[in-house]
Amino acid sequence: MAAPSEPITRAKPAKRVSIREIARQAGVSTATVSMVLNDNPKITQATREKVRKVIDRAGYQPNRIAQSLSGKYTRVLGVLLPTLRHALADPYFGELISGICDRAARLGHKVTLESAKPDFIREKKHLELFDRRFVDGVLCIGFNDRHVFLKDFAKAGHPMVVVNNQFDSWGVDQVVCDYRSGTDQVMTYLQQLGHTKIGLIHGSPDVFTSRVIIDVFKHRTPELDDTFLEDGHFTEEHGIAATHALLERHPDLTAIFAGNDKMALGAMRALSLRGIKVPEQISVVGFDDIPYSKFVTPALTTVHLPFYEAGDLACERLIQRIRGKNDRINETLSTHLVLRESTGIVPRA
Amino acid sequence: MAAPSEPITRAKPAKRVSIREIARQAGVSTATVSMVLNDNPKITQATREKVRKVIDRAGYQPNRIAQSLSGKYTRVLGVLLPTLRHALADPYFGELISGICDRAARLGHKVTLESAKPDFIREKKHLELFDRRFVDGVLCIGFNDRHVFLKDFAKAGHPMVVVNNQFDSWGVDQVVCDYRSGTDQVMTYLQQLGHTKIGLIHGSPDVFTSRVIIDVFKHRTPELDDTFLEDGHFTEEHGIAATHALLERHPDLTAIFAGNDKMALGAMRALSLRGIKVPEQISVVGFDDIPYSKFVTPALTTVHLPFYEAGDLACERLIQRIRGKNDRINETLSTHLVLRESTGIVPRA
DNA sequence: CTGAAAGCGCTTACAG
DNA sequence: CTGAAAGCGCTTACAG
Repeated sequence: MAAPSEPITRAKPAKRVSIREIARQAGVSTATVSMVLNDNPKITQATREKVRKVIDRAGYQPNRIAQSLSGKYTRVLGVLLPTLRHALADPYFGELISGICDRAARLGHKVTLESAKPDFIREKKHLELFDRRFVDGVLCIGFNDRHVFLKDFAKAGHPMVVVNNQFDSWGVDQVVCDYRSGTDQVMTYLQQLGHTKIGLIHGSPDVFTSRVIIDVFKHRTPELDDTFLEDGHFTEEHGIAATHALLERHPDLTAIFAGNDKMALGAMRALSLRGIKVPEQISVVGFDDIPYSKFVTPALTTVHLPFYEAGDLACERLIQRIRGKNDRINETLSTHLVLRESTGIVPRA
Repeated sequence: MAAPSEPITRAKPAKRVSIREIARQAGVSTATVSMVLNDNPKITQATREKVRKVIDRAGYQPNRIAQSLSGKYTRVLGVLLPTLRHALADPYFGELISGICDRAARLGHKVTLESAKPDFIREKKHLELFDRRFVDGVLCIGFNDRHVFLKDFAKAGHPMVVVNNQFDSWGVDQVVCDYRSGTDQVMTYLQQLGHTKIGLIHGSPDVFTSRVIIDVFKHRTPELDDTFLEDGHFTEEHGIAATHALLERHPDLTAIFAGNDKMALGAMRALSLRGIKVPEQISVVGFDDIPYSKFVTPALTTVHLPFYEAGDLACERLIQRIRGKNDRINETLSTHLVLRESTGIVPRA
């Protein structure tokens, strides 16, 4: 009457073998084993093989806590986010973090997640990350100019790179997507379609990239005043509200450009509630190219940002910096427009 | 001619003070400092204060690498995910991980992210996590019955809890949302509205929770055969395809129930492409209550799953288990229906 | 209640 | 090219 599938018996974790035991079995010193482990070229091929054999047989794995204590590195990278909850629920951050983690894994590093809430900063936990040797370096995502604590890392000489945001005057290491070019492409496209009355729903101007979008937009539409702009705070909710506000002021709008896809989705929602057809009556353009943007009706025209690649590159550069490279990191990744269904030629009056 | 904003000068990281230095300054032994640090009750109030003062003045922070090497714990938890990229771009995982990270931080633990790709498993990296002392325990998210490697942790005696999936026959520790009750609520509601021709777009049946939904659905609609079911593989794309397939077979369908919101969103997209009105002609119900579901038009009726709470609870329980608690972890969190706009009374024929 | 000593498991000069 | 020894910065029995 055996149960159809045996529950697993929980064993006591086995005692791990140490480097000393390997040294003993191989008849060498622990120094030699250590050097074999670290591919130190001083070791002869012969002893290298002899020691490897013992290591493999014993299934020995070096304790990385001990390695970190003796050595210089923890081989752990921190990812700092403002609020974890919304950040992680967001495809934008998801791509960024995936890029970081994949690259880190390939370069033999672990990644730890940290949410930099106000009290985290107040208690200087961001510096504790280094002082207590939790990490060798950090990547910062989703912060803005008001987050002055970001300067602390450089001041203290700790490797840190900002991903997909800019703090040019701070002289901080950064990897960003080209928001300027992306915005330029959108404006060119909308103007080619004949649109002149265009509303902009931008993200919070605390964020440098939002300011870039606003800046380019204004340059490309000198005839439009600030009543054509509205803050959508990066969210669907505010995207909806912003759309209503814009349309109250300018019922003759023929296009809405949003600083991210979530706000664009909010705009489409608002337009649909108002019985306005997209793109027949109003065109909508987003920014980011999150997965959902393909699945809404009409599918959203937007700018593709290489978030995964940005995370990947930032991580690679950070590790180089940890290893002693000293040039300032300041990379820009190119972006491109993705045409879908939410945009069309301007309707005739 | 000073620059408007000085770029930061990158300092050399300062030399950290050690416990020995604190001991010297306080005129006690390192053992005493250590005991003060760990709130050991053996220490007198007087010496405790004396030592604390020196610690504060020096801004001393214990090196946690050294602490881990001497002590029993690393105070690091691993979060294991199948594929990072899609997982993190998904609100479902985002909530789960936020719940885990927040709780971990409150209990003084760090969280490291690990993507369990096929070669990760093949190279036994999941056990290396423990063998090399990267973590004290792991939380597993998004796996299914084919991921037999999950048994390895329990076999080796390593603390592991599965979050929001079930492996009942494996006897593994788990924290899950109540899919059974959620599905039951959906079926009751749809049947109250008069629907009898209901199509089910379920997630992959490898996943236990998908099987629960299928099981309840069949029990509640004994008159419907398997042609009313279609696999939507948890994605929007397949949700679209599944909807078309279902409607080809049953043009008289009046309701579609999807095993997650993404597939439900796909269904709405497909219906819209076919010119079918939701909910006037067909009602749509999702599962998960991801943020987007409120912002589509019509807003999606769905089942709310407490993902954040599941992550939080799983993390708390895992830490208890690490600390020596030995009871099997098997918790279920309740779910509830959220009525929005995508459902309505059955249309008369 | 506190101190001296050993030990955690590695790496890294330094001899030879 | 390899070994003996010191050291990384803590914690934990063990004396006293």
